[in-house]
Order: sequence, then C-alpha cells, then structure tokens
Amino acid sequence: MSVLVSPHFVTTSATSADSGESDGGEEEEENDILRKNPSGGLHILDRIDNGSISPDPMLYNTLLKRCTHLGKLKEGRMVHTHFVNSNFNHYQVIQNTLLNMYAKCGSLDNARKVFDEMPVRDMVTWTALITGYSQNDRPKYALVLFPGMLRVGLKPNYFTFSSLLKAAAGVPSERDGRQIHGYCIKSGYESNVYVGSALLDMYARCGQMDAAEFVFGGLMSKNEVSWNALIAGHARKEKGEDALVLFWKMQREGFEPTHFTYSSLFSAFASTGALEQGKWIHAHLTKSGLKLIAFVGNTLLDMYAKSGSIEDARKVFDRLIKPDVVSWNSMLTASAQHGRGEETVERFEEMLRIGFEPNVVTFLCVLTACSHAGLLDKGQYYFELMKKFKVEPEVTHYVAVVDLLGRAGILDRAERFIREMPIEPTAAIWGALLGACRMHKNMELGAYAAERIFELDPNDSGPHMLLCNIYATAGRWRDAAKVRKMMKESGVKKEPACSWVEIENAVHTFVANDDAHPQREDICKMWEKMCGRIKEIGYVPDTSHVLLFVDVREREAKLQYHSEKLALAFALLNTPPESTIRIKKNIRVCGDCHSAFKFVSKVVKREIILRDTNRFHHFCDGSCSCRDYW
DNA sequence: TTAGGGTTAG
Repeated sequence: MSVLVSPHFVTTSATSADSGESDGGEEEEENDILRKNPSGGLHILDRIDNGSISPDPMLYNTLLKRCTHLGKLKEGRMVHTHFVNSNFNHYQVIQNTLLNMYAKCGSLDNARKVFDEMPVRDMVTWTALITGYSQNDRPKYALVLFPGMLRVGLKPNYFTFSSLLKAAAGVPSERDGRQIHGYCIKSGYESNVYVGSALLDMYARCGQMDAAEFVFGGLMSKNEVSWNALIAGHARKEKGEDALVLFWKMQREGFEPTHFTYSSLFSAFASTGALEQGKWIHAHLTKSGLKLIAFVGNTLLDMYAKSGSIEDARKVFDRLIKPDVVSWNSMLTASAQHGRGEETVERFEEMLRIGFEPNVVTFLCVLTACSHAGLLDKGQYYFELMKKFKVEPEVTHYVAVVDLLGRAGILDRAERFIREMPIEPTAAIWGALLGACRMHKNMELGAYAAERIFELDPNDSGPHMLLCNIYATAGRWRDAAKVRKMMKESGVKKEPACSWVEIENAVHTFVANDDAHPQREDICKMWEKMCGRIKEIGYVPDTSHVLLFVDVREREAKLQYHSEKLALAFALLNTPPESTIRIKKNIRVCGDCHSAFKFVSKVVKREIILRDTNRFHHFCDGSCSCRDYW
C-alpha cells in the first residue's frame, strides 16, 4: 500500500451518517484527511502522472472513497479518468467503488453509465446502484433493478434488502414492499436489525403500525434506529401518546434517545398541539446533553410555533448552534402565521444581509407573510426578487401572489395576473381568487372562479362551501341551496369541523353540536353564560355563515355550538384564571366564532390562541392579531 | 466495495 494512503481511507465512511449526532464531525474528519494529505487527491494524481508515486489498486480505491465521503464529485471524475487509463481498470472492487462514488454524490446518470459499461456485475454492483437510486429519491428506479438482479442469478444480501425496503417505503403502493418482505423471510434476513428497521419503517410509512410493531417485536436485536423508526411511525400518524410510551420504554430497555427520537416526538407534539408534553421532552433533551443542532432544533422550533408559543420558538431559533435554511424558513413561517408580517419581512431581510441563500420555501413564506399582513408592495417586490436568486416560482408562489392581490382587494389585477402567468392556472390558483371574492363580497367573479375550480377539482368541498358562503352573505339563499344540492348530487362531503384543546397533558376533541361529551351540560351552560356577557358588550351573532333555511333564532342557536366555541367553554371551565388558552381547529375559523372569541378575550381578560388551517389568531383584550384579515 | 431512522411551505 502506498505511504500516502492514510489508514482512515480504508475504514468505513459510515461515521458521518451515524445517528445524526456528528454535527461538525464531517468537518473534523475532513480536517483530519487534509492534515494527513494536505494537497488532497488531485495532488496525488499529479504525483502519479509525474512518476513520483507508483499507483496500486488500493490507492485508486482509497481516493474514490475519499471523494465519496467528502462529496467531491469533480475530483471523483478525475480519479475516474485516471483509473480507466490505469492497468487496474479491470478490478471489480474499484469499479464498484467508482459506481458508489457517483451514486453517493447524487450523480445517478454517471453511476448508471458505469453500471452499464461494466463487463461483470456482482451483487455489490447491483446493490450500490439500487442504494444510489433509493437514497436519491428515485425509488422506482431502485425497485425495477431487483427482478433484473434475480434474473442474472445473483442473491441479494442484507445490504440489498435494506435499500430495496427503503425504496419500497417511498412508493405509494404497498405491493412492492410486501413482495420484498416475502423475499426477506425466505432469505432469513427479516430479523436482521438493518433489514428489520427498514422493513418496519416501510410498514410505518404505509400507515400499517400493527405490521411495523410485529416486525419490531421479531427483531433478533434492537438498536436506536429500530426504536426511532417505530417512534417516527407513530409520530407521523400524529399519535404523540404512543410515541411517548415508546420513548420511555426504549430508555427502560437501555437505549439512549438520539436526535432522531427527539425530532420525531416534537413533530408529533406539533401536529397535536400538545405543548405541555413538548416542554417536558424539551427539558429531557436539555438534560441529555445532546446539542441543539438544526436537525432537532428545527422540529422543536416548529412545535413551539404550532402550539402558539411564538416566543419560545424564537428562543429556540436564537439558541441553535448552526441554523440552516430550514431553521430560517421555519422561523419565517412561524412569525408569518402568527400575524407578524412586518417582523417576518425584517427577518427575511436580515437573512439576506448575512448572506443566507433563500430557497423556494423561503420565498413562499415571505410572500404568504406579505399577503396575510397586507404588505402589497413588498410582496410584489419579493416575487420579482426570486429571479435574482434564480429561484423558479412554483404554483404555490403564483397562488401566494393571487392571494396577495386578492386580499388587498384589487381583484381585477389578481384576475389579470392569473391570465398572464406562464403556467396553467390550477384549482388552488382559482381558489385564492375565490377566497378573495368572498372577503370582498364579489359574487360575480367568485362564481366564475368557483366554476373553474369545479372543472379542475370537482371533489373538493372547500370551494363549494366558499361559494355557498358568498351567496349566503349576499342573501342569495336559493343560489346557496343550488350549490348544496350540487354537492349532494356529486357526493362531495363537507369536512366535519373539529377542535382540540390541551388541558393538563391531555388533548380533548370537540365536534360541532357535540352531544357525547361527559361535561356537555356544564359546557353548554358556560357558553350560554359567556354568550350573555359578550352580548352585553356588543357581540352580535353573525348568522350569515349558517346555511340553513331556518329563522334567525334557529340559525343563531346553530352557531353557538361550533366546535371551537365548545372547546373554549371547556377550557374556561377547566383552566386556571389568567392562563393562556390554546385551541386548534381543522378548518378555517368562521366569522362569527372569530368575533365571539375577540369579545370573550376582553370579558375574561385572557389570551386565547386559535390555530386554524391557515394561521394563528391571538385574541387579546377584544382584538385579534390577524386584524380581522385572514 | 454495498444498508436502516428526523424537520420547513401549500
């Protein structure tokens, strides 16, 4: 072996991927390599050229592995050229390493070319390409290779199965995953911890938690990854409680939680709005001694933001060791959704000032912020700014601009923008215009936009409901009824409204006209009492949102049992005075509930935070952070 | 020489 080959080069490169805890690790490793070979691989190639080093097969292998590890594609290409002109170009192992280098550096076309041109392909060759596709988000390409590999008589090993299962987890149908599972059983790899983890992850991503648990239970030995895969599965299904049970169990069985574990838990709590539980686990993370790297900090930040605790989200952002673009985007989203449009814009400007490159999501955040805060000029300016950063607008950016113009009330310009934009308008584009028409009571244009949506996406109940609302607000009950009839005939169903509130570590769910709740009578009494008090200070029920052919009194009664009002009454009954109330709703809050919540916040002198599908509403002393603009 | 688990927008 050449003296220039550091022992490091022949060790596996798996350390940097290990458990995501190696923040700064790659840098250290790179420094280590550079220290031992200060001039890097290119210098070594020069020395081979000028004859001061006589190459051996191991040297090429080492150089390629170094490029793989450091993601140095350009250097890898040069080593490739050198290698094919060497006397060792027939070495199978080096050809495999070369293929792997291209695959790991994301150059799948080159990896494929190497594969196609190889005179002999062994199991590692096939596995390296399968892994390349699987890890680079091309699962179908990975899966179609499998039958080919079997056809030439090669037997997959547990490396192959792990990658195949990862690929199968990335396609919508479960068929492939099940088939590969069958092969795993036949080959006896099912209980291998790598294969098993990939297998249970595949089932968990398909939503089949029972199958995932079964595989987990059958593992010969478990490690942090297998626990994390199962916890992540529950988290994705928004089963925070189940994830939490596993979190304690894994520790009882002697496994330390990793960044992955915390990250999954925080995302589960973010989806259910379980702030108290989230705070507990945050404290646990702090005590664990793990660093607050972006990997986990981003989910923590998001959890606080989604639970309505924007100040805590900001604290997390400020404490992050090395914020990445996702951290910035999450923080921008958080302040935008909490109605702090100006703050979002300032933060975005700061991001640009310090030289952070915005991406496609960043622009979407900032455009949405401008739209929600009514910052028309800024929004238009930032849309133009996308060109400077070479960020291609996606449909969602066009939607944001339509929303921006529409909310500002310049509906004709919004419509013109749709006609002149370079992409075909989608249902979401017309939906933004329809929403604006509802806000500014433009029935004619609203009906036109709704027609376009019905053509493009006839099964979405949202636009039907919006159009209904437009007609109902204008008193056009007959037209509203026609839309209802249309929905009924075409089988379009309105999503049932649902609200959640967390009290003492438990999340309580409410649906409209909830008869089943054990505290039903107390809740109704509380709301009636509250309703009386807010009426005294000026609350007038807004019945234009109730689409029923009934008299005003009945419509008013219907309004009073919306799920968010029930959740609020329940929170008032079960929380200490002066504490903040946090409620989450699965659809957009209606105008009447919004008005009632403002009055309640004044009467009870408490902050109420309501999260709906679009944004957060902070009600305090009779007003809302959205400035009635949502 | 080849492997598995996490996050931001809509």
